[in-house]
Amino acid sequence: MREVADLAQVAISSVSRVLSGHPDVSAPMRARVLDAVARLEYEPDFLAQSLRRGQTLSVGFVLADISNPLIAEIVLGAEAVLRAAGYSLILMNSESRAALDAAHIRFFQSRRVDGLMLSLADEASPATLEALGQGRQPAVVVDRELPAALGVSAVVNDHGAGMRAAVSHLVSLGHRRIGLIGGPLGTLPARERLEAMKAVIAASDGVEGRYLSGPFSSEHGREATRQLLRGAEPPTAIVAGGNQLLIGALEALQEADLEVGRQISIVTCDDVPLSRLYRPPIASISRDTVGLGRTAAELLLRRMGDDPGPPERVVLPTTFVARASCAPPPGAAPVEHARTGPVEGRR
Amino acid sequence: MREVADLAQVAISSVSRVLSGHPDVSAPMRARVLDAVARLEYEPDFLAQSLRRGQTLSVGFVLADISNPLIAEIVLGAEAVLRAAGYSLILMNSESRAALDAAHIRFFQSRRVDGLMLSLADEASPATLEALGQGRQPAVVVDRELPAALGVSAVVNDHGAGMRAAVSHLVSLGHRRIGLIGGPLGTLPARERLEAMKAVIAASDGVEGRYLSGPFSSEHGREATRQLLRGAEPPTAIVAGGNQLLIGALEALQEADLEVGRQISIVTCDDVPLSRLYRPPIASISRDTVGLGRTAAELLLRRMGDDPGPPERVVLPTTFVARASCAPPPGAAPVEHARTGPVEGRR
DNA sequence: AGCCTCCCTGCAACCGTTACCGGAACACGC
DNA sequence: GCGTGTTCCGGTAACGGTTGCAGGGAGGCT
Repeated sequence: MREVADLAQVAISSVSRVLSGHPDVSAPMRARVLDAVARLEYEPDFLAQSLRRGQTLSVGFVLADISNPLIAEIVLGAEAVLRAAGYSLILMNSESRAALDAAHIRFFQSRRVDGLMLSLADEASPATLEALGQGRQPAVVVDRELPAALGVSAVVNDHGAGMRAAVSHLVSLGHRRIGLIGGPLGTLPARERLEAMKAVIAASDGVEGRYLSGPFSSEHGREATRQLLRGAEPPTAIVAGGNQLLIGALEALQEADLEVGRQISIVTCDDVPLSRLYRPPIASISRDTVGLGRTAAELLLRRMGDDPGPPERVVLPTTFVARASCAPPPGAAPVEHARTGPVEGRR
Repeated sequence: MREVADLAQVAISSVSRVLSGHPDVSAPMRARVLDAVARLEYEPDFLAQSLRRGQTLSVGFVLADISNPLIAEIVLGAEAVLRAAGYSLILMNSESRAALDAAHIRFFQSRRVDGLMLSLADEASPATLEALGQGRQPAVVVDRELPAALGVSAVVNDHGAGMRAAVSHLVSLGHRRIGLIGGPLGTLPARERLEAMKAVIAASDGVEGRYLSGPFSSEHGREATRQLLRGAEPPTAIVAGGNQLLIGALEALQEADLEVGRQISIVTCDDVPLSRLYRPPIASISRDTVGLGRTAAELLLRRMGDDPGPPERVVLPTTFVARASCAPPPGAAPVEHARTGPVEGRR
């Protein structure tokens, strides 16, 4: 910067004023400075700027699992909104490990990001909660729930609604034994889905539910499916509570040589290419993930602004899309009224 | 920090010495300082440390497309190696837009990351090349190729080998018209695959190739497939050069009601859950993506160390996995010797 | 012509740390 | 008693910028 000032024959402070758009700058000086900047290919050091200004114009996003295609869409939505507001989005992956959640949060805090977006591996981890409690930055959780005392905004989906529709659909097709392969109970979606399924089943006479919670991994999906199939009276329909779980479940079903949509019905949470393209296509509880990311970014922007309002909580809808992976159980009489709408992919 | 010094009755510089493990520190002073630190819950400001030390202990990774599951595995491998060496990995997504590549590189540079990992959208973008030329940080490209003058290390896969094996397999099955839905020619894998396929086809009598390059998007996959199918003599086998392209290709095939593995054969580059789980399973040219990320991180570490050697270039293998999506074309006599190994998923 | 006002400029302090230099205190050998 | 190391600590100057404030020149008004 001093070199620029020397070349342009002005004071260092004038260079700063030109570059940061200060009003008290004459046109000829601006021209001289900009010329020198261009000539020396000078670029200001963001680190030093941030240190001085106490602002980094960046937002940190802690992702539980970067390999989840849904997260990618959330990031896309958030990034678009933040970029439009002049912020950069920085990602860190915690591999579904709560310890890394906390470490990454601390990392971002000491790097002075202006805001945090969180898709946590575990909502109840003490290390995570403490890190959040210490930080001064506004934060927003995506599809998670934190104690209100932390003052964190939240965007969540109404997973209960989608799950109720899905299970009702299965029940009305005639299924009497339904299995749920759920995610970790330290995450809101897994809890809501479990509760919603239990509620529908409790309200349906003669229907029995089997619940296996575990990590959002294909291994858990595979093992849980094997376990469900191993019993004397295996379920005739399975709900996979996430797309990694679906992968494992399909592996186990193929291994057991069960024909989806005939011998066994399956529903997945979160629509991905695999569920749409599978033969038969897999019914799913879907949601607008890009919108989820967008909304999260908007909530965060509102809290990072000059006049930060109170933390907000926004609930976005989920919808159940019936597809040919759901059919009446083997041996059941066809139940025509079960179709609540057009069913994709049936031949 | 001054508060800590005041409380502990020592000089600020002594606090710094205690916290950064400097040897010139007596036991009683260390104790007093650490006590004060704990009492005030003081945490050093990484920003200021970085500014002063000229080192951030972080590595920036510019991703062309975060929604690609392969990238997720590359990140996983790289992150593990870097974390073990004390570095943090920061991600930025460029949505396959070259302009964002360059912007993100500049962002990381001004944030003074100690190293850069790049999975670029376009190798030839002038803005990107210029940004890289200006920066002083060591960099490594993943599965891309840059002018040697930039002094950037590289890890690449031998895409040609996998493609040659795949096309040879198709030819020996009896296919005489083969289509390639390729990625952007501004990326090394797309170029190598295209060249390898052309080479095999040129060496095979009576075999004709059709090549459609475009972005790594499902839209291009779908449109290109439709275009291939529209002709008077459509190809009997299609190679999709990437997993987003595969998604689009499958959509188009389903739309055209073509049965994969009977009416049309298909091969994909880059094995993903969809290709393994699809019915029939889809033959693929696969590679060790976690190892790719790991190797990239190791190359970068070597260049970030105290004694940085010259830029290196490492080539990792690819393998072709035949699966039931590849079969002799309709009407061809079965060619038994075509099977080069066990074929997965054939019923 | 004198005075006020308006702009622009440059000095210096500051953001939170660390590196370097010098000095105090003490031990040791002669 | 004195020179010579050691060990440990304090002060100060950076790192690369931003910004409040005072000062000075030019122009407008009476």
